[in-house]
Amino acid sequence: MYPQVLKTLIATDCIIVGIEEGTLKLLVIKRPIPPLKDRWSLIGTFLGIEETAHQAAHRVLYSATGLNNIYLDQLHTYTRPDRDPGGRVISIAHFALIRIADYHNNSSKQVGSKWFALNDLPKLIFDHDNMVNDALAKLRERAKFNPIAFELLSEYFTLKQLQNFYEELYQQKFDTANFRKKVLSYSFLVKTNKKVKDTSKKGSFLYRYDRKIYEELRSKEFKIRFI
Amino acid sequence: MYPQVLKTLIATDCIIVGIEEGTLKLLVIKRPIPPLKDRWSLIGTFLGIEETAHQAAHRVLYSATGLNNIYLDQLHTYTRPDRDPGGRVISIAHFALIRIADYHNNSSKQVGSKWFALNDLPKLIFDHDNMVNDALAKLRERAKFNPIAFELLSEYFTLKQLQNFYEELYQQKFDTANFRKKVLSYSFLVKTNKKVKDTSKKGSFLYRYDRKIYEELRSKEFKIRFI
DNA sequence: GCAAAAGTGTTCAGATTACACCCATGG
DNA sequence: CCATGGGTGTAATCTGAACACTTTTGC
Repeated sequence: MYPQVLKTLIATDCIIVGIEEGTLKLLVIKRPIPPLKDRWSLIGTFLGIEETAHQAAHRVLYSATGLNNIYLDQLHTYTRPDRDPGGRVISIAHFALIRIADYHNNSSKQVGSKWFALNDLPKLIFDHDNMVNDALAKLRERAKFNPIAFELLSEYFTLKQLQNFYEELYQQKFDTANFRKKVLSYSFLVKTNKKVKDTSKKGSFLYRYDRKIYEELRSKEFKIRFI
Repeated sequence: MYPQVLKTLIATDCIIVGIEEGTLKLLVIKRPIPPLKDRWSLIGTFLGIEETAHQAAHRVLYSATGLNNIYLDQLHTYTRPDRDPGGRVISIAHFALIRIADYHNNSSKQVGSKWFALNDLPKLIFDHDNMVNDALAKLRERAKFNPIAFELLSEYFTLKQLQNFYEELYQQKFDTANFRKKVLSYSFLVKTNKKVKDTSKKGSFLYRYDRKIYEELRSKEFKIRFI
């Protein structure tokens, strides 16, 4: 139907973020195909014929981690003609948030992939370093107003772990008293009667995030800020 | 280099927004090519061989409006396999902010294009209605923290015009006293000694936006909210 | 002088900040 | 019994919303 103008390959690359022991980490892979085979790379794939970019990203996430139902959002599309020395390929980058514990518990994950702390990342191929920076910037924006912390933390977490996530993401300390008051002022953090004692003698209570309560609040047009 | 997987056409479509007489408007065009020739459509083009999406969007904006140096930002990439009945085409949507007065003053604009008020838009082809909705949502988000109002208003404007922009974008009224206090609390709105008398007998002072001052403020990590 | 838009001041409630303080417990 | 991290209370300050008010000018 259309005149024969440029046709290109479409890729999707995923910036996969998780938090472990208070440190933000990124899942990358030793690139399995040329060019630049065996160099560190984001995990990606080419778009299939009957597939949206979102579906392709979910497909590659499943093959990399064995997990479904992952938080996934389109980030930006990278189109520089020389970005991939293997040919003209544009890449629709997505970012994904993962509970690393779930990842470790899952057997069907891909070999050759590895979690790196953000401040210890190897050089990535192509423009993947840019993608990571853009993803982190977007994550910082989004985390101020959206409950994405709970996509990374495990189901039950302490308030200190929650605070650690924000401190790690924004690279700054927050006052504990004020932080607790703020997040507890909303009702969607539900205190359980379980205590965990791995960081103190007193032990600290576990909380869980109640999505229903959050969404009800949100629908009432409340301004909900996390930080 | 890569195996022969799917190659597709890449398009870019522009959501071109302006404000005129207190009303937000969108620039659309009677589609010049089949399929759906002569139906209302966003203005777009196919990506050239040695071109980024950003460059292609600027190219199509120039041909549509005769203007360069337009505020342009990537919005989202639309990839549904059936989105274009003419073939598999993915579209990298951008949104652009225009001073409509500049547009009218310019002779080299494309014929067949037309400004519609947002609440009077005709049905657009393909998924272009979705694109418009997504663009407006993003604009609303962005306008809270970024000085994009000044990309739409002319160089000199009254505070009432500025307020009108926000009232139009968010479809709600703001208290004039509080609005003025807020925007004037930052120093980047510079009062001139010119008055304009087309809406009142008293007349109202014109202000201009000083980008340098804004950027200096911003670099000092101030939290700058517009609304 | 008066209507009408431009522009200012005052008040009060709620949020934010800084910081001092209490609590529980394993060693 | 005390060091340590968990958890709470409070006063000072800042911000935002509401609304009453003054100013200027053409008719």
